[in-house]
Amino acid sequence: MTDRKRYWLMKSEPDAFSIDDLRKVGVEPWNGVRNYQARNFMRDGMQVGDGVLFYHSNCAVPGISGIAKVASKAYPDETQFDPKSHYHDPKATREEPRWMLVDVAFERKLKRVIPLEEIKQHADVLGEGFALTSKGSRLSVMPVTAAQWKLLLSLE
DNA sequence: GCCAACGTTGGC
DNA sequence: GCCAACGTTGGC
Repeated sequence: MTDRKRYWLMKSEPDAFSIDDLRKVGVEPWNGVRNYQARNFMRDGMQVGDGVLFYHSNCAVPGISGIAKVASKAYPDETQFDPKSHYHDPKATREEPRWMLVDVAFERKLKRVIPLEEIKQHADVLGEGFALTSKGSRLSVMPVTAAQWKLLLSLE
């Protein structure tokens, strides 16, 4: 039995990898996640076909810029094995990889970026547990409920 | 560029 | 197992 489609939000710095970059390449391995909670969501929670809100962080107007979908099951992040990579992890081995990722496929750009500033105005509806609007949270991969997904996209 | 909040590391 | 030190995230 397969579960229902789930929803996620994934942050990326547009200087490094933006929604336009994803549109160009089509599918991208979501490498470089080095946070256990975020990894666990990718490894244990994601299924092919799940919806992804593509979020631009650390930029002039942080916010949701597009929609993507999960395009693979979780598999080891190659960059952890590469000594030359910024994401190299000397404690990771091929026998026991530490970091997992999924492929993410472009779906569409939003008509406009939905700014974090605007999203915050709905923080009460989104709920206290929502990492994007909870103070101090830096989680870069987080689950989104169907209701949150609907609300966020209604702002487009 | 600043800095608050957070996660991880490592000495003890 | 505690916790200080450190590095990183990411909004502003």
